[in-house]
Amino acid sequence: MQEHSAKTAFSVGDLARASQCKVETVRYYEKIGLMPTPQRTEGGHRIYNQPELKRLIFIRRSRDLGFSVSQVRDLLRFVDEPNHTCGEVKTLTLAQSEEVQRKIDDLQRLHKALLEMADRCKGENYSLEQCPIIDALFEDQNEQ
Amino acid sequence: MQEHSAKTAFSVGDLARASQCKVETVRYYEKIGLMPTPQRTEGGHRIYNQPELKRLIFIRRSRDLGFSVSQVRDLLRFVDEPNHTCGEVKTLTLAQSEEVQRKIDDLQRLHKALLEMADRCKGENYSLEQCPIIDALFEDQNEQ
DNA sequence: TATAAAACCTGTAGTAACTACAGGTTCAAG
DNA sequence: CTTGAACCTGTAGTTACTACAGGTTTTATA
Repeated sequence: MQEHSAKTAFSVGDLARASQCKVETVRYYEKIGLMPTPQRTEGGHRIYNQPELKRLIFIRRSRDLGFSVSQVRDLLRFVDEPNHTCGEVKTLTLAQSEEVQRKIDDLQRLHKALLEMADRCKGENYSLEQCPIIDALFEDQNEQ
Repeated sequence: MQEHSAKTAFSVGDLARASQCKVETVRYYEKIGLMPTPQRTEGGHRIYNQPELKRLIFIRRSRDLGFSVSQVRDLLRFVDEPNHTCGEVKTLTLAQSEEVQRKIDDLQRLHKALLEMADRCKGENYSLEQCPIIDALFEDQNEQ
């Protein structure tokens, strides 16, 4: 099968497993141009190598982090086009990082709100009439 | 609920304005059963009252907090059906907050990587194999 | 080596959660 | 009583997948 050295050829299924997504998703990314068109076996099956595996994992994690596909495309441009000038890369990277920071701030506010609400909850023995989460969400915006 | 002579009849546009969403979204929520089928004017326009306004605001806030429509459905079931406890709602909220925390952690790692990369950007070109962004997101995959 | 089953192929259609029309009707201000 | 904003239904588009259908290739096992 394979020798003792690290595996270097992967099927589309291998990539899907490693990146926790569906095989169809890998093909979809190829269709929309996030993943490169891979080599094929004689029979037409896709073959990938380590760089494509890394790339897919990067895409998946970026998506999980709330980047849209077009934002992932922008991030990948850093990788795909190394002929940017240094200042260009730096500017784009810093802009991206600001957006990331905004996201972190938003999520932290959200997290705080969720925990605060949960904390005010009395627990299993109390009826919904006294549930602060429901109350907080039902509160009229103008009465505050 | 309000003892003052508050407005009691609302149009779909009023609801949309009050809940910061589109008119189409209100109708959509009706179609998928999150909002009740409202009364109508002679001419067929939707009329709502205070409870429906509150319900819509509840739905929108829950969505903004990252609950999916089906999770909102669950929350509303707690409200619509008696015999549920505060603890059930708390459980749902805590699960939600954990997911948010996980996203925050990931974003902070990415943020660090982006800043690092910007910082190291002094003329080097990063190939796919040694890109710190790629690496930051590739690492820790199997470390739980 | 034969064969069964798993994995792959292309292509299309469905999903979630809206959002945007098109083409027509009703309501309310002046 | 007019006019234009707001409403109506219904369909189609959007994003980012996900699920088939119907067929071919690869691989594990007898």
